[in-house]
Amino acid sequence: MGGTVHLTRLAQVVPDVPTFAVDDGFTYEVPEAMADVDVGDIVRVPLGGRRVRGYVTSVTEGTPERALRPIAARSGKQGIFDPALLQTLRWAATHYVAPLSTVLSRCAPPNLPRAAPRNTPAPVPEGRPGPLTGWGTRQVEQGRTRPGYLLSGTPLDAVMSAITPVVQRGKNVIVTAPTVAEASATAAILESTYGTRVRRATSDESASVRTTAWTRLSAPTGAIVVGTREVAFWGRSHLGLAVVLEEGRRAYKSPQTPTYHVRDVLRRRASVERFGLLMTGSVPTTEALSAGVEILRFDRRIWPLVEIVDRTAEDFGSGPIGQRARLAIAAAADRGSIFVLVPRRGGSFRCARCRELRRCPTCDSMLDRSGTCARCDATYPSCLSCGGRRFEALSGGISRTIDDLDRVFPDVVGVVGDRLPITVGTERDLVGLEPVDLVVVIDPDRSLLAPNYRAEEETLRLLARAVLAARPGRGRRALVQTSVPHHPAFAALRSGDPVPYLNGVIEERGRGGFPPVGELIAVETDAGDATALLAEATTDAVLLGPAGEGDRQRWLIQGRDLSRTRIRLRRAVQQLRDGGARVRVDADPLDL
DNA sequence: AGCACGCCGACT
DNA sequence: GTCGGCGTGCTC
Repeated sequence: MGGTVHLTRLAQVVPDVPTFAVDDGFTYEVPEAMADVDVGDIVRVPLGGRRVRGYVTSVTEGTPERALRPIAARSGKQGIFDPALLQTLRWAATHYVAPLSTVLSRCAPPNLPRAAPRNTPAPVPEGRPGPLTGWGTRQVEQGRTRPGYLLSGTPLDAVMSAITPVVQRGKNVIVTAPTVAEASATAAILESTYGTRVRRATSDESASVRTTAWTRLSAPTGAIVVGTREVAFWGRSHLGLAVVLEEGRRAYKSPQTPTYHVRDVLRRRASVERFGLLMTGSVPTTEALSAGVEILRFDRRIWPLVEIVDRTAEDFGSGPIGQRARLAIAAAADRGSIFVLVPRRGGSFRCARCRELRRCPTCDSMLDRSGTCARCDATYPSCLSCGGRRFEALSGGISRTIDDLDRVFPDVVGVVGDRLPITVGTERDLVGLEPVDLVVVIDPDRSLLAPNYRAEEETLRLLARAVLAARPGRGRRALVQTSVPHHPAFAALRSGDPVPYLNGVIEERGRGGFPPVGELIAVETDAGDATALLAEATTDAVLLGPAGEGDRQRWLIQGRDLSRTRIRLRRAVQQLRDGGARVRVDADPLDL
């Protein structure tokens, strides 16, 4: 004030260029006319002779030691993150080994943010209390406890009972679904209860509609935004609840940098920003379970009864559809609809002479048609038990299965969408499938015994989804054929409760040092030789690889705690990229 | 010596 | 991401 010391407003700005080199941002002077610039604002700043978008990460007052360039302009009517959200964004940049700017840009709506809404929508109808009314009230009144996990097949009624107390108190809600189709279907159901409070943010909506949805979240108006994984970074400051529908689905992991997982971003945010987190699903991921969740369940069984058919007890040569399944289909075919689930990536084989399954003697994985093990890279052309050289496929693809069924049930078999009584499809056909009277799973064994550390839990999840595709009520049925009926996953499937089984899986993972007990990072690059650089970055961890995939090479970093490695990896990755290489870092990869 | 090209790293 | 500086190497 005295006139001798001149304080200037200074803003730290991270330019929106996707490189680690600008992670710390640069200091710019805030012009007098822009005195209200704040953390989270989108600005335009001079950088290297041009103007680029930038994000304000802090604002201070001080006396700069040298002349600073001024911020050129402010963009949009409000900021896109606040200090609490920024804390999670910095965590994500480190955890996913991504430039901070690419993480910050996830918070922005597709168009520039508009001014926050001032009007509050019509009051929420009271509605009758549901199973999660108390839970939801606790989240919004006491500010969050542990994340809740609603163990259930089709849980929207219960989810709404958690949403209602939150929006009644003016707090906002984000609801994420794995796919656009499921988000749209969810939005339609929510709209029938909550009307215009519900906003769609899926990619099939225009940028303007999505920006409106984003803007709705920027004031405490009790808005509900439904979308896919990109909304995980939305809604700074006024969230009361985030909902992750079907938490176990792989679509929640971003394939691009940052390779974030919706569950992990929201878990972190919920704890820092103090809002409720509700996940749903019939088979939780081991990651969610081991992170500590409050299990919310209202039925002893999560999915209906399943008949497990032991294929080894059925006659040889019966083809992909065994006698038991054929009888069940025949019984259901004249009065109802049937869905037959075939493996997406190949089925299992058995010896035509002794009926022994073709499995790798080293790792127990299923061998492919030619007898090759995908993990061990070894080939066993003849049966390991009797030396036989003829083998029977226990499943075929969609067309082969349709042909097989058509011989027994002429003119009623087709693919999903054919409006025929019997339809055949893979995992991808389960999204949006009309409920059916009978579900038959042909051959889940190769998937169950696949050489991937997540194979068991993902197969159980898929089986549960398939079983839940059967229409509720009388006659609701599911039948699963398997050659390994004593596998514990089938005991879990029979019991209708995945939790004790999954706790066993978590213990098993710990013995191998795999997630969720240990941590994994995959690095893919076309650089000539990255081994030395990666080895230098890998501390307190094991570097495995490289495994060649064409001109790409892939490394795996495995360790109990990779936090130090993540920080060192940033420099290594930057060096590789500076050298002209393409580098993809996948933190917590789902596939090895 | 003078000019073209490509790589590297700085950018407030 | 983009630009410019600098080093290499080619040509006059």
